Amino acid sequence: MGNSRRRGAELESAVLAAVLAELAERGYAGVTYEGVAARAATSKPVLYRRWSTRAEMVMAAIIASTTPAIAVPDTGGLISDLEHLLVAMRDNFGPAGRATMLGMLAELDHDAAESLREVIFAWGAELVEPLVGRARARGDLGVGEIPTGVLALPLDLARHELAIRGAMPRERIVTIVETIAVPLMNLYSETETGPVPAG
Amino acid sequence: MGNSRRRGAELESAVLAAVLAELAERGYAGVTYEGVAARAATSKPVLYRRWSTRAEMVMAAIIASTTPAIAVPDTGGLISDLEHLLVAMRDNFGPAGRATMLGMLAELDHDAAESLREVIFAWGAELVEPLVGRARARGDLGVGEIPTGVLALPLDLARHELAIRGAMPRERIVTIVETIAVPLMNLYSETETGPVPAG
DNA sequence: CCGACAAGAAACGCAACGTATCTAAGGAAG
DNA sequence: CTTCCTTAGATACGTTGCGTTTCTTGTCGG
Repeated sequence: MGNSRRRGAELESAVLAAVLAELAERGYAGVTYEGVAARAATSKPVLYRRWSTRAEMVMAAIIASTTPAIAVPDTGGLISDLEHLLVAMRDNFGPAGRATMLGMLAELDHDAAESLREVIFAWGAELVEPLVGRARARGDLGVGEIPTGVLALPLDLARHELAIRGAMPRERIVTIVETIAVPLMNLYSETETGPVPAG
Repeated sequence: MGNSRRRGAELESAVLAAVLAELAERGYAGVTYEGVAARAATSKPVLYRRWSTRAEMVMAAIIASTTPAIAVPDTGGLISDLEHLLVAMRDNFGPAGRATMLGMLAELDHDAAESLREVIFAWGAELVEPLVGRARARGDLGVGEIPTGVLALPLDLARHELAIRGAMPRERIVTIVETIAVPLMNLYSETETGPVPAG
């Protein structure tokens, strides 16, 4: 009959596309082996041969579709650069992405979640460094070393807001950047030794 | 037959106890209407009459069992006080609690998750304020006003670590407290007007 | 052209879902 | 004490998805 049987990579990418479509249409909770098999016009054993859990299957689809990280345009100031970065993060992380991420974190155990975490933390300190470099070139920041934990701070807090609070309004972005992150960066970049905390 | 039929509050608290037991024994993903009904020696309609989704049922159990917030002992310094607070938070939030929280955040929509968020954010700025007050009394901190966002910072970051990264080792606690939170608190408490950020 | 491998179809028992129907317990009211 | 009314609790239903097994058949490599 009018068959052409797909194999290997061709089949697999068709399946992963079906996973993404199911994800978009039904949400993470609505992704099932049966639904994916039907949409990809294949059968459940084909899926089970590759991924033994739903979370693994979805993760493969997400990893296959991950877009390379974004370059934030130079807006002329560290504060506005950082705010642009957080807005971009928020817009890349719609409600669907949020539920998917939370669902997978809940289902996967700590070790299995490692590659998911790699995707999540692709928005990390590395994205902030170029902005800080530009600010230094402008003379807006000193030359003192800024700890990684401080560089990662804005995106850590953004992740917290998006995942747990479920939203990140503009005013919260302003607080993160202007009240928390930038003052701390100033503090470290202006000293050689770093601040000596009370205690 | 040897019956004594429970009703109202008596029945309901027996059911919620069964939910907590199932939660402890099987984890959030393993909580089912059928399992809870069996353990509570009642029937599914009794459960469905009260809660139309699993997440609502579990939330009712969690809220009913929520313990009042903890008082951190005075350890003699702001840094060690804060580190004690974060350790207490971590220990109150075992792997089971983490999976439950994530699962429910994933299943409930934004509005329905509101009361869950109330539980989660019971560990908030209010727990940090007394520690700051003690530090001020000691003279370790100035009198400048510290923004709420800064007071909430250590617990926001702890939540991020526990929920998303899945662990919060001692060194990370030290970084949060000594590199991030306390320097910022010092900064604000030492000035009248607050820092003027670059940019 | 052949043999091996994997795709795909079909069916399985199982568990839990969510609902419907019925019986009977046990308060409240007279 | 009797009646009424709510609701607990039992039971059974069809449905969906799980995860697996069995079998057939297309297709690639040699």
